[in-house]
Amino acid sequence: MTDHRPNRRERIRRQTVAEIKATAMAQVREVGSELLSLNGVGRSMGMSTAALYRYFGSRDELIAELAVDVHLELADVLEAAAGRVASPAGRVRSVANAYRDWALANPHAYRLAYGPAHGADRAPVDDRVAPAAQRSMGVLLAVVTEGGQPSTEPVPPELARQIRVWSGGDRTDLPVEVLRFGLVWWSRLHGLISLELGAHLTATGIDPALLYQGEVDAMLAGLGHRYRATA
Amino acid sequence: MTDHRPNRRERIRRQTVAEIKATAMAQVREVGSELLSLNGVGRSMGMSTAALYRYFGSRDELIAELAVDVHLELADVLEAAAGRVASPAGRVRSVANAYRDWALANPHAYRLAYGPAHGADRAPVDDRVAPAAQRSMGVLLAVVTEGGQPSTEPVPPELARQIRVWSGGDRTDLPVEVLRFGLVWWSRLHGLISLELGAHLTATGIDPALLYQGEVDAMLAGLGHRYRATA
DNA sequence: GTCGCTGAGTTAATGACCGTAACTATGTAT
DNA sequence: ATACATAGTTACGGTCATTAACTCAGCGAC
Repeated sequence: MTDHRPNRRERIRRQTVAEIKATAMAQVREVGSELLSLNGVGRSMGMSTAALYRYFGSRDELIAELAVDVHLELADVLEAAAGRVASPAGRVRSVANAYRDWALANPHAYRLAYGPAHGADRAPVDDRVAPAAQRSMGVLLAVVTEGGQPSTEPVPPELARQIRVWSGGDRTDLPVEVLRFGLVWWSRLHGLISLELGAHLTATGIDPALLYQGEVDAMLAGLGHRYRATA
Repeated sequence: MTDHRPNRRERIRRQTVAEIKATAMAQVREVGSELLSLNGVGRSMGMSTAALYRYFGSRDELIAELAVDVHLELADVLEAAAGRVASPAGRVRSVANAYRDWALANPHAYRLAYGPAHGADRAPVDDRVAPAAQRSMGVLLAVVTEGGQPSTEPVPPELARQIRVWSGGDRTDLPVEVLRFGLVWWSRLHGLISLELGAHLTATGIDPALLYQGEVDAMLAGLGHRYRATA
């Protein structure tokens, strides 16, 4: 009766890995990655702590894998937000709001993704995290770059060169001004969200949502006529 | 021979507190606050771990006090940077560069100050940290607001009200546009620094310093003629 | 000066954590 | 049926924060 396809072991293994990651992710969502406890994960799924080491080399390694998943999840959310709106300006707003909403709804996950780089040696980590991060950032860039000619300051030559190298190949059609605009846009959104999540604005009594809206408005104002017309 | 002024005990106590904070701060600068070990502090100064509890209620409480010191130190650095330059635009540049330079030289200290709010119950913490944080942010605001009339978008009424409440009393002379400009300026600088410290820009190969300079330039361009003239 | 208090320090113990080692049992291939 | 890899266990060593019980020095009051 038992399934004797040669990959039965592996099927169960994948399932176990998924369960570990799911319960670990649940703990991260509750208390944050730095308070994630392997003992807690094992206890929560009726498994000894030591057994987890059959599936992950260390606590940091597990956290790194969770970081990858978080980036991919965020990318999906942003893509969905982009798909819900037709006009370019509306898409920018939609993605920007989805970005902040998701961060507020999943603060610990956001910190896992964009907080300080985890783990002692991040060499093998970055190889997997960086592409995932690139994907979520790509959505932000896409909605900004899809039709705008930003009226921005000239890009200094060295920075222009680096941007061209970074976007090498697939985005050579876009001017460096647009790409830089997308980058700093992302950075500005992140700046406000980071302060809000760190509760560094609560003492001021100012609603971060209003500051955030202002930043989005400023970015749209800095973009070309296609955005201005449909804003 | 021993000094028998009635506060001898207290003198020694202050000295011990200072030594504990100094060694703890040194550890934080090395490994970050989340890896700060009370055992390590005690060991490093030839003291049992338990004795530290005569001076600090808990590890989190000690970290909170360090956070206060960090904010004050940063404020001093920024004030010194502001004092070194005469022109308004030069002051803005000087403070902005000092901000990033200090963050890069003391990444763990910066994270302690502007990272996620520490400690479980931060009620007694914020009472001491918030004013210190206000001071360092005040320097940033001062150099921006000292003479600029930013050509910015109109401030929505609710945000204007909150800003007025926040700056209540001492800054009523400044228009809300200027204050918001200072706030978002700080947020933008923090956004880039946070990403740089988190190593989230290394994968792109782009020099964060160039992006940072661009943001400073953009802010100066958005300020009034007094800055433009002397830029 | 002695009594009693406070405060600084100690050691010991509790309970949590990560990670490793030794071992058992189960599944799989030959 | 035998040999091997895999998944799991318990037991252990080490670190950590925190509390409790205890000792000793400093210091004011009598």
